[in-house]
Amino acid sequence: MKKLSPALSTTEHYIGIGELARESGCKPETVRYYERIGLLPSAPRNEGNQRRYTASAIRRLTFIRHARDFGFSVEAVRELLKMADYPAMPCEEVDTLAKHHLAEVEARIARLTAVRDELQRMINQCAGGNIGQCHIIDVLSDHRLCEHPGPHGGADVLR
Amino acid sequence: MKKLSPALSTTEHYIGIGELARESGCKPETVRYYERIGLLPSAPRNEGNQRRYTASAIRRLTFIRHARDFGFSVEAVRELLKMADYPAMPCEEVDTLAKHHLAEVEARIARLTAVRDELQRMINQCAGGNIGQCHIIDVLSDHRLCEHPGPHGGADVLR
DNA sequence: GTAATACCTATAGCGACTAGAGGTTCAAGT
DNA sequence: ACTTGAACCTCTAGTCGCTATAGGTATTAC
Repeated sequence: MKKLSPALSTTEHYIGIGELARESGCKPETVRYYERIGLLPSAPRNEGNQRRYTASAIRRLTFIRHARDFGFSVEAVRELLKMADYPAMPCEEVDTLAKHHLAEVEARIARLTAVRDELQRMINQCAGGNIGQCHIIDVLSDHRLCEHPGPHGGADVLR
Repeated sequence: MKKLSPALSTTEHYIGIGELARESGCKPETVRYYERIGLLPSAPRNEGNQRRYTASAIRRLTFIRHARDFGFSVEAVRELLKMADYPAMPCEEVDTLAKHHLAEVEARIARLTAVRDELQRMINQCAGGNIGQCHIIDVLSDHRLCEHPGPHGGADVLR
């Protein structure tokens, strides 16, 4: 029988950080990072100072990963976690947060779509000669050759 | 008449970093940053150690900003600049680079669209009671409530 | 001459991790 | 009981593309 530090009960089933990571679809480094920034509570340790987790940690981390997968920022996830902890509160704020995020996603799709169209246009018009005649380089050199007048999406349209 | 250091000709028209930035749609800090990482050549200085630029710098910086606006990475822009410097070379590589970028933009649009649909679905199904009954929290808690089986787009779907 | 503005360098910070160094603990096999 | 190898620990630095300070110097307008 494994010896447990006083904080750990002998009846519950504990797993290590590796298994937690596997269960919830991320890496051990990320789990430690989430603990460091306070998204996850600091885990109890065994006698050898290793983190031990229960099913509730799996649930919390899965929630975090899923919300991140939806593109919610870490700060938004922090809010969502707080809200999820109070099931009796009205879900208005959750709704607002989700709608705000949806609007951001839609705006990004719009910008990316404009960029895509312009890219397609300039690729299609490249006849395939040398760089001096290349329409792609032309368009990049001169914004007036673009369909749309304003900036295309800001430099941060990707990444 | 302004005194010029030996490297600066007296016949050409020079501008400072602020005007260059304004002309090309970015900030002086960004210009210095581009010089530091080698996207822009190190500019000649006047007697007071301030950078002086000519029209060619405006063109180069405008190219950079425009390509960045299209979402090309700094490394891709570096390649594009190299290519633009050799107008006699075939434009095949330019084409490849642009097509590769287009594919990335399209992939990102696809991921964002999937995220958007799922967000809309979960927002529509929220009846507006308390958090305990909130469909948004439910979906985030349990991936099985999603239409699509895989991850939605990775955590980096935005930003 | 003076005051406001523009410029200089160097360094640190953002978000959300990821990777590495250098060490400790655990679990399995002999 | 011993050894090996995997998993774990902390701490620090790196990624990308800027942006923002701090603390100084130069230029320009009045």
